[in-house]
Amino acid sequence: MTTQTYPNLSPLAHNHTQCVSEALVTAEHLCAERGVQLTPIRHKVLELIWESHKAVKAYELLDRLKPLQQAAKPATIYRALDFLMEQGLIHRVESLNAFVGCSCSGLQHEQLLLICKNCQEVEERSAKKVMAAVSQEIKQAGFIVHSKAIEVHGICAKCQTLPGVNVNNSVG
Amino acid sequence: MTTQTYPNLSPLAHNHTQCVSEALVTAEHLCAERGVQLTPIRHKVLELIWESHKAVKAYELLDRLKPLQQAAKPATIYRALDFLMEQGLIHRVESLNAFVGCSCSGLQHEQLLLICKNCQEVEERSAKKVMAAVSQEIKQAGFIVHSKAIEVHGICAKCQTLPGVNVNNSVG
DNA sequence: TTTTAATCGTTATATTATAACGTTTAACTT
DNA sequence: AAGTTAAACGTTATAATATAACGATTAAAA
Repeated sequence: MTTQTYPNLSPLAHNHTQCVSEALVTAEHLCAERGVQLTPIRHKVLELIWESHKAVKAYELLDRLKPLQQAAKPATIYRALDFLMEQGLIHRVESLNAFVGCSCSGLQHEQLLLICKNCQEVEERSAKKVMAAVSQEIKQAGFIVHSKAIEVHGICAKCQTLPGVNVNNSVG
Repeated sequence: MTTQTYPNLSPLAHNHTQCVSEALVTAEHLCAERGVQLTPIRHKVLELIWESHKAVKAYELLDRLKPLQQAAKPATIYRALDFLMEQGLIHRVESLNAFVGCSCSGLQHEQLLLICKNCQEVEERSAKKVMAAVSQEIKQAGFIVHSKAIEVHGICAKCQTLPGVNVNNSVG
C-alpha cells in the first residue's frame, strides 16, 4: 500500500465546505485585526473564488457576482481583487491572468504554485528550499527583491491517473 | 576596489550592437538547423525585441514594426511572437504581459527572470540550484512539469546606485 | 508540376483591465 | 450628535491585450 503524500483538492476527496469556511473565517479575523473592511462585496468575491481550487478569471467572477450584486461592473471585481491581493487572501496567477484563494493567508506569501493544465486546480506549496535557492541566486545578482512568482504548469497527481490525459512534454 | 559581479545591460556599458548581432546570428543558425523559417517579419520582430534588454509589449512592437511593414496588424505580431517563443528565441514575461529576447537560445530554457521595476530590463539567470530545488519540490507533489516560470520583481544592481530610486518593500 | 502545408493579409471581435468622476457609506473629530 | 474626512462603491467610457476566421499568397513536398 502507498500513502497519498499530496493534497487531493477534489470536492469529493476533501471537506470543501470546511475548507472554504476556514478560509473565510481566517479572512474575517485578519481583516478585523488589521482594521480593514472585508465589505459584503469583498466577502462575496472571496467566497466565489473559494468555490473551487481552480484559478478563476475576473470576468467569470463578475458573471457569478452579478446575480448577487446587480450593480456589479468590471471595476467592482477588480477593486475587490486588488483588496484581497493586498491583504494576501488570494493569489494572482500571472501566467493565466486568473486568481486563486490563498491557502496560507496570514502566513508567508512567497509561494510555489502548481497549476494543472487538465483540471485547472492550483496547489500552493511554501517550498522553503526553493525560496532559499532563489534568494541566494538573487543575492549574487545584486538584485533587491520586491516580489517573487514561481508558477509551474503541468499535470497534477490526481489527473495523471485519469484516462486520456496528456502527460507528455514534461521537463525537469 | 570591488569587482562588478553582475551583468550591466546598459547600452553604454556593453557592446549592444554585438549583443544583438550574436542573438540574430544564433537565431538564424538555429532556425536553419531546425528547418523552420525565420521569415523577414519574424526576423524584424526579433530584431525589434533585441533593441533593448527591456521587456516589450506586443502593441509597442506593432507600432515599431508598422513603418517597416505597412500591413502589420495585431495578428502579425502575435504570430511572430508565437513562433519566436516556440523556437525558444524569446521569453514571455508572464507578470508583465511582455516579451524579452532570450539570451540563452539553443541552451536550456528553464530560467529565472529578474525584472527591474525601475529600468524594466530583464536579466536571465540559469539558476541550476533553484531549478533543482523546484524539481525536488514538484516530485514530492507528484506533479508532472510542462513548464516553469520564475519571475522576480525588484530593483537591479545598476538602478540601486541611482538617486531617487525606491528600493523599499524588499523581501527574502 | 501538381499538391500540400505554411505563412501572411485582413476584418472582426473577444478578453482583460483601468481611468475618471460623482455618490454613498463609514470613520474620525470636535 | 453634527460636521468633516476618507474609504468604498456606482457608473460610463475606453484602453490594452489577444484570438478567431477565412481567403490569398508563398514555400515545400510529392
